[in-house]
Amino acid sequence: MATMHDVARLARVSVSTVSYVLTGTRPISQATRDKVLAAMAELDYQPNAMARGLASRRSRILGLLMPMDERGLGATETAFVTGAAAAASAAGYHLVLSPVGGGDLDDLRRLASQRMLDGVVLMEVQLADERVTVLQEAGVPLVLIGRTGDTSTLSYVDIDFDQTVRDAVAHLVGLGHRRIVYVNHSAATLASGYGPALRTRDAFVAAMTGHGLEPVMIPAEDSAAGGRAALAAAFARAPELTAVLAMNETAIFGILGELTGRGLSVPDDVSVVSMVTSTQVAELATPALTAMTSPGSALGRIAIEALLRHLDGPGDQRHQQLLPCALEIRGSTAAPRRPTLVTSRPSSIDGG
Amino acid sequence: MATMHDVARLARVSVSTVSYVLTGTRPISQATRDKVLAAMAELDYQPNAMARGLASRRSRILGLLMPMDERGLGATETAFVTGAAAAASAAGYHLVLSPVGGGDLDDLRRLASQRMLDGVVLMEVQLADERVTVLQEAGVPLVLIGRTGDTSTLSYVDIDFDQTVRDAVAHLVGLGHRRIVYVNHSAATLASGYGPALRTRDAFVAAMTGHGLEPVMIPAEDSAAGGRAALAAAFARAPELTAVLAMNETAIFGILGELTGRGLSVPDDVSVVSMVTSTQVAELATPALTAMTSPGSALGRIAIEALLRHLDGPGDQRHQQLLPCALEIRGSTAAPRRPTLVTSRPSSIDGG
DNA sequence: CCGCTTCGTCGAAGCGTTTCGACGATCATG
DNA sequence: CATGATCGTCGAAACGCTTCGACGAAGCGG
Repeated sequence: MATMHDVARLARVSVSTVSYVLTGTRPISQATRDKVLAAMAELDYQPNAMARGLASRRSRILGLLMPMDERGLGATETAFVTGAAAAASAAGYHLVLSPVGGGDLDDLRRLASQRMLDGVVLMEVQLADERVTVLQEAGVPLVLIGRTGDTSTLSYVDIDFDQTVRDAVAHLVGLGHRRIVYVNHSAATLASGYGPALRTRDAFVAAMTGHGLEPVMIPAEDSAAGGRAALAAAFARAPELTAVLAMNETAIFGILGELTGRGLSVPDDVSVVSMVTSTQVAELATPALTAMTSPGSALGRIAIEALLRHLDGPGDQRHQQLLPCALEIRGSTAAPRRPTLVTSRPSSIDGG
Repeated sequence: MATMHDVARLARVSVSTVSYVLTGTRPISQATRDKVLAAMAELDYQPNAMARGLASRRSRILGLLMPMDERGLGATETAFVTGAAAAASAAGYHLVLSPVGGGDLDDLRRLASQRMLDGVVLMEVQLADERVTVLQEAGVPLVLIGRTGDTSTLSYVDIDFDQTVRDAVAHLVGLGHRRIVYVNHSAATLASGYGPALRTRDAFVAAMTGHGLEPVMIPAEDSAAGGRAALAAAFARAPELTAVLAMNETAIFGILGELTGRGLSVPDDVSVVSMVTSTQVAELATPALTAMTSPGSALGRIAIEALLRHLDGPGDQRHQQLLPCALEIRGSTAAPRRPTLVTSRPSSIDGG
């Protein structure tokens, strides 16, 4: 493995000159630069990442911290990761994914204090997230995907849940639906302060109320069985429902199964819209799902770009940005068979 | 950020003594050790990863190289990653996931030559995989998940496809099925030398032949539409089929949809077994799928442990191991409604 | 033609560890 | 009691790079 010394000797220049050629920190004449580059090529020189990191106090490694729980990465998260990796690579940085779970806060502290990461992007942020505190205390530049409760001081990129829900509801209302049920994540997830679940809940209430409609909401466990149970509960609460809006990507397959089981057809009897979903998953179902497609790879790219700006620029800038999901209409939504003409008279249904 | 010097000064010992306490390379008296540990605790000392890496020529970072294509990580891959991360963490190593695609071979070469990774685990290996060559040339210790065509010189962990297919077929045959169709990955995937597709194909032929049955095989694109098309093709080729064995986790939802669309019930009219699947995905379907569950997290753990042995021990050892998937019986398999009693008379169906 | 920048290059001092050789002190051995 | 081992510790030399100060050469205005 050739070192900078070898390159310098072969090119008959000093080590520092080789370094300047590599980093561009100081001007180097074209003639010298050519000699050095030729020597590098001849020796197949690759700078040693550790030495470079030690001397420059910059590892050129960015961390993407994602809790890897049982349910795996969906296509959405994957798009996010690839978008981030591409952006990092374009800037000459490596992106490493660290599967730090919720439990290993000490692990995280250690990782952060070891000066191995120039900065991190934190995924799946909770409204109150200790990981954020740990990283801030360690002085690691930080960009969030998602938001904590208090967003004032941090940089983040997130999905514009408010806009997304509004668009989804508008699509259904535009088709003539009036009795729309929102299937969210589980009650436990809501209670744990999972931002997307809470924000979509509020957005759904706002959107429905804005149309003069009653917001009916049902929580569902993250499983097909949970989806089936949720649909049963939905019919119990709102027997006349004609449309389901589902946030829970896992439960949605149970919802579809249960609809079929009840002899109801999608979209003729009930329309279904899937929220924050990838194209791939939407097309797995039969019929393919009308869905709000999440801007996965754009989110990843933007997060990394913001992080890089943190590293270079002066400290105090923040980047806060929301991106909506795009409505992609497929086969699971249509006008209701018997449009409810009642628009504003509240029924016995109560919001939940 | 406290350094080793600070710790040494506070504990009134030399830096090297601090280092020996940390690494255990040389014996240190209990009294000195206590002084040093106290000083570390007081200063909240964390060793600098870069400096340590430079001096010891060991980064204590292992790479998990996974091509991240459009279709995302399934629960299987995720289990794999978490198993690997846990094993690495237990040994005091960091595990970084590098989403190196197929295209960026130069990227890989750079990554390997930068001496940032002590060793790597390579996922999604093709029968002929250039990445293996690149890594070997760079002299990076290597363990594969999956196998190349020539396995003689490498360490690997892989699923025992032969055993898995045999078990799946035995389950169906035991229920009384005779006309079993195998839905594999796409023809293009087969042609590209994707090991699991090729190995399961051969194993299916062997298993069916062993039972005196005709092996019927259909390729399917990795999509729900691909699954539907494959099922149509299967019925065209084998009208009397009573069971489907599917390797293609994405296509299987299309298969189920198409069966329902044809008015056939699962498992009464047709039994379905999903190969190399996670419990989570198997339970998404209605009815829940009888599946061969992949030993994801065990694979990850074993791969990392083998890699660590490579790093410590003398170079020449190999670790080659196959793990079968476990049969988990759920609602998608049952005895055929009209068991075919013909056992060995070849029909017009041709394998392939 | 002189002093002043600016340009291009060099040497050397780090960066924070590990690791090697050395060296008292302690201890069993003959 | 002299003689090696063994144990515990130290100082210093790497590890391969970046970066700072310095300095000769070249270019410029006056």
